[in-house]
Order: sequence, then C-alpha cells, then structure tokens
Amino acid sequence: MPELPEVETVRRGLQRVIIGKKISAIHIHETRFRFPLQPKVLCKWLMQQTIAAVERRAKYVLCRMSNDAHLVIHLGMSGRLLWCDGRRELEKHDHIQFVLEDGDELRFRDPRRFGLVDAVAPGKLEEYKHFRHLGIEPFSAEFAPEVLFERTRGLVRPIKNYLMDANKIVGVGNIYANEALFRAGIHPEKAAGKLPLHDWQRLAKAIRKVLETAIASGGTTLNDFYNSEGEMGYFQQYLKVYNRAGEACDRCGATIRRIVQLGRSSYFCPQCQPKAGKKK
DNA sequence: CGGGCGGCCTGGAGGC
DNA sequence: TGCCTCCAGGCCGCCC
Repeated sequence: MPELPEVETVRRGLQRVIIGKKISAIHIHETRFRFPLQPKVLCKWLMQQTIAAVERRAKYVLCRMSNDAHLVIHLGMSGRLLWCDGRRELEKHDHIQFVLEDGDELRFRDPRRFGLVDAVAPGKLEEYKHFRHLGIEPFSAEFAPEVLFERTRGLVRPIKNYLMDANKIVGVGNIYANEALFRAGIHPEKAAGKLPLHDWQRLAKAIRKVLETAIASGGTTLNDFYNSEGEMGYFQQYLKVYNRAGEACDRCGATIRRIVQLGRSSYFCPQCQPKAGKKK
C-alpha cells in the first residue's frame, strides 16, 4: 500500500528524529524478504556510522550515512519503520532493529515480508540494481506534460498501466493512479499513446496535486499504513473513486465502477471519465 | 523488446 | 465460533 505519499510521510517523520544519531548495533531476526537480507553488507556499511540525511527515491526510504553509504528500505506492502525506545517489547514481525547510541531504535516491521532492507556502498546508489531502471520522479522538472506526451506516442497500453509502471513514472501506485485519472477526467483504459497534450497537461497536474495533498494529509491509511510515530494518515477521506465501487460519484452522482487491469482493481466514474469522445 | 503476468507473503474479511 | 477461501498489491523475473 505505501506509495509515494506514504513513503514521504515516513521520511519526514524520521528526518525529524534520527539525523545525527549513530548506529551502535544491528539485530537481525529475519532475512527472508523480497530479496534475502545480507547481514554482512548491512554491518559493513552501517555499523558505527552516523545518519546524515533521510532521503527518498521512488518508493524507497534512504538513510545517507556519514561514510556516504546508504541504508535502503522499501516498505513493500506491509512494511513499517518505527521509531521507538529500545526497551519497547518486540512484536511478532519486528524483523530488524537498528540500535542507536542513545538507546532509541529504528525498527523494521513487515508481516508480509514484501519489503527490502539493504546497504549500498558510497557512490554506488545510481548504479544500484533496483534503482537503475527507475522512471521519472513526479516532483522533478522532467515530469512535464510535453515530455510525457512525447514518450507515450504510439503506445497502445492503457494509461493506468503506464502510470503504474515504475520504469516510466515512479511513486504512483494503484490508489493514486485511480484518483489522479478521476481528477483529470480520463478513463483508465484509454490508450496512453492517444492522450492529447491537453489531457497530459491535466493529468500531470492532477498527479502532482493528488500526491501533494496526500503528503499533506500524512498519507492514506486503509488497512495498515502508519508513520514512524505510529500515527494514521487521513487522505482516505478524500478518495473520490478508490475502493468505492457501487457508490455515487461526488461530482455527478453516477455509479462508480470497478474493473480489473493488470490484475488490480481500477475504479472510475463512467460519466466523469468517458472512454471515448470529447468531454467539455 | 515492450509489456503482461505469476508469485512472493500474511492478515483480515466474508461465506457457510 | 471456526474453518476455508479470497483478496490486497509492489515489483522482479520470466515469457510471449
């Protein structure tokens, strides 16, 4: 569930409390994640290092260390980073403890183990296996309607699939792809290559707006998202279509529909997001 | 070779 | 109340 706004929320929360703290121990209770965790790599680059910055790339949280190595964390579906007192009792899925010099801890909890925890050597982030192929950041200058328009010419794949393809655009998952398409008035099955420039102008703006608002709301908590302080987000109250099949559209009253694309639920308003033809 | 899709995983919801 | 099935979905790696 964590998409860009949730990851950014976690990043901001951590940034406030862990800059300047030194990692004095790492306790690893589980290594079976999306990719096997490598304890030696973690220890090599992180032990006795001070956290210099907390950054984000796509849906990854990055801690830049004083030696310029990076701690890389992906929350997957159910991952959580919690900031807590080291004396707090461990819970069932608390898999990794980063013990800090002052007795506080950063813990990685992940029931479904879809997450990733890794360390990358100084200067190697750009060529890091999981970063090399990543697409455009929605808040970068490159994320411009003209660029997106140009890159999608000739593509027949549905626009929603394109938005969720991390090789093209990062950070936009199922919830925000659906919400952005609704706000831009574009049907999720419309061919990406058929979007005229003015649609891309509305869509690019809608994507940024939805992500910004969600960040300002502390993310979306539907099931299991909590920030590093254990607090819920509240963007779920602003969702217009996601998870609302059968309900009336806020804007026009038509019934919101659900279809499946790439094995995932897409929600849209058939009236506000017509499949073909011009809308005003 | 772009892009669809299987499978990884567990908890919670819903059916009976 | 308890067991079973299904669903959630990011993303790598396979395969068409």
